Amino acid sequence: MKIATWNINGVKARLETALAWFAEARPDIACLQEIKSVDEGFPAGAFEELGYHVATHGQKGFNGVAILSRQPLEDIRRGLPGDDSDEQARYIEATVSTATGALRIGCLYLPNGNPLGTEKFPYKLAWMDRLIAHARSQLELEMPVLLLGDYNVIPEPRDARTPQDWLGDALFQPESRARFRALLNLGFTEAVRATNDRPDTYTFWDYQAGAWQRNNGIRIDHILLSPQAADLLRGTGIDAHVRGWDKPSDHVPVWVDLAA
DNA sequence: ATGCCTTGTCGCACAAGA
Repeated sequence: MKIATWNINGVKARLETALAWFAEARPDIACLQEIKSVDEGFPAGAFEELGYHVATHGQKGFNGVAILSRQPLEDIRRGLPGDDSDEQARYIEATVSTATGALRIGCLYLPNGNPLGTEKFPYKLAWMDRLIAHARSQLELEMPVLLLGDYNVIPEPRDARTPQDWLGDALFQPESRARFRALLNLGFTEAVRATNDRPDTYTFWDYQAGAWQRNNGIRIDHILLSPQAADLLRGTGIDAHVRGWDKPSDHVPVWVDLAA
């Protein structure tokens, strides 16, 4: 089955584009980030007409995440554990049952962290520490667990067309990259790099300065698989062509094909 | 060196993104 992640940068502004991609890609499960909508404002009906169940965790104006699934969503958790005072809507998790067993799906929108020198960067690092702790607890389920989303981390220099331009950016700081590695070191497999060693593999191109036309991209949208999920890995894809559509998000869909 | 776009907001400019 096909499980995707996509930062759509506003579900209402992107609805036509999103529906076109759903019709083309037909994912079994899709994790959306930056819906920029409260729960009541999410156009669930448009996706339900395509056969999806919808669970959202939104807030007004910014952030917001959603999981869409052809199979029902069970045991829905909203918010990342570890800080009850955190009011930013950046995490939602649910279980999806398949013919071969259940999958636990975590959909995340990791804080950007810019600019350095403000409270935003330590918030990002603290959020990553909470994600590491939660990921560790999810491994104890000993079931296929997927953590998909916009990680806002460039893992390695080869994940940017011009890595030197990102040296002063929160996405490429040693502290951000170390925490991403710590996640992997828990035992998660990064699905795209496990299946794709090609250069110029990106998931985001800035709206500004002709970044798409010049292929000045970065790879910041990732899919992490628990050992039980990695054992089901058949392949991955990045629907980069969607960046060339009218009214595109600055991110493109990334997906994994599991034998589930 | 900065902004270059884009979205959403109790708009008529600004914050936030990456």
